Amino acid sequence: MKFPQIRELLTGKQAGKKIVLRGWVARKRSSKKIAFLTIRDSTGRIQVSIVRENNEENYNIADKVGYESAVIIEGLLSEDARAPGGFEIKASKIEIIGPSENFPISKDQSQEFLLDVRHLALRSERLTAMLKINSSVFEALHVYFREEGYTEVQPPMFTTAGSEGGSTLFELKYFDKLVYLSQSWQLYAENFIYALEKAYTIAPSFRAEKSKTARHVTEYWHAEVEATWMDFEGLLELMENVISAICKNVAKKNAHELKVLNRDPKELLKIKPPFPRITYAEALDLLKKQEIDIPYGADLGGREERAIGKLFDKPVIVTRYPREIMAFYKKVDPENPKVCLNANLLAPDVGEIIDGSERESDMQKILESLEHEGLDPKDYDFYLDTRRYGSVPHSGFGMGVARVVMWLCGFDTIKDAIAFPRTMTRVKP
RNA sequence: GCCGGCAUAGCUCAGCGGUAGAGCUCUCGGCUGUUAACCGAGUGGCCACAGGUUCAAAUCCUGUUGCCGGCGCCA
Repeated sequence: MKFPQIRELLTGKQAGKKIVLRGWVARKRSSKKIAFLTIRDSTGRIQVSIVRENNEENYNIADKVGYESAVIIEGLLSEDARAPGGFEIKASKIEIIGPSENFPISKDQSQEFLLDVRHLALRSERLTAMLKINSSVFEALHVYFREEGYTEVQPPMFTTAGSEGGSTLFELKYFDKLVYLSQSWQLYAENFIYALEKAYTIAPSFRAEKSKTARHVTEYWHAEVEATWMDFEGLLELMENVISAICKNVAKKNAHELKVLNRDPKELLKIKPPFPRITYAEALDLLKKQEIDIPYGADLGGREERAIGKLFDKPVIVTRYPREIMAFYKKVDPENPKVCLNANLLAPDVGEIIDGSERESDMQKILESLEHEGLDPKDYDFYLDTRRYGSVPHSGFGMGVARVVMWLCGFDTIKDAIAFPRTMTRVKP
């Protein structure tokens, strides 16, 4: 037997035909003569009506069925202007496959409660839409990188040194040693490219940051890319092209989901290169005009990033941050030793979603920077081999995928952009 | 780590010294094709925990725990 999905039914191509639908009860209303069920599946929602006088037995099933019960509905698919979506199933049979206990999620919900029952909240239209958009983002990344000749690799998650300094590493017992969970593939990336030239990974990163902001979680999926011979200009173009490819794919694959989230696919299709590019110094000037005074040398915070983002109708790339606040592997600008050849891509309302740079290829300068950050070069010995044996110019970046999803979905917190978000205070469900 | 806030029914909240409340969910009944319908009734509480003040504490005070928001840090 063929079971059509709801999105297919709502096209109306099978109107007038008898169909069999599998789904879950999302909503229910009844009066003396007629009962309505709203049935959902992974593709949408459709109304089912059942008239009592025709079918007392099945009317009673509909009248009593609990929210989120799994059901199989047989009936006639009919065009009906009174039904949301324009079509409804006039049911002849309702079979309960999996009855439902009193479903805890109802009309009034706090964010905290929804996170407590996140495993059930995933069934909502909103989070289902997010999961599908998220999948399209991953798809776009894989397709783009592979088409551009990048090889996908898998770095280890157990590590012995951090790439961003030690304070935000999760410590972990590893037999009789202490190790850390990976916070970036960086130290491995720069080794992979000597074999592959162009490499990428999409893997979890773990950060023990005690952050309680709308855009921080302790575990997130990190899309990272690294390539030999790529200069700074090439890096900026890569950022633009990746973001553009993601927007295009989501607009193409997720028209329904974007509509559920009140987002316009046409707006996404406008996100094409070139993006506005400004330097850190120019960013400070723009902020000053908005009466936000940041001393030179301070990193841009969430408030600053959002204020800059508002000035442009596309993501904006901010380049050349002060050297003091940059990680040791970032290349210093040969034309201005005070700044690095780095770039942050800021998305409207979200802030930083990509952090990248040309990498320092000179061994001596790397050692100086390590020392400056108080890191022990011995911990980075295998990494330093990248500079000992045939060092070449190279660049790369890391993207917080959940931040991209947050931006595309128009969410005001990253927690909604991840199926089971982990924060400082929440590790379940 | 710093600042601010919250904790009362399954959920969302009101009550702020004097008998524990409402709406929703759920159960039962009613009901013109309803759109998270509507009408009526019922079930449902160690008022986070531990001390203190008071004739009397959900309410005031102290501490503890849990959570939320903002900053910093970052993707």
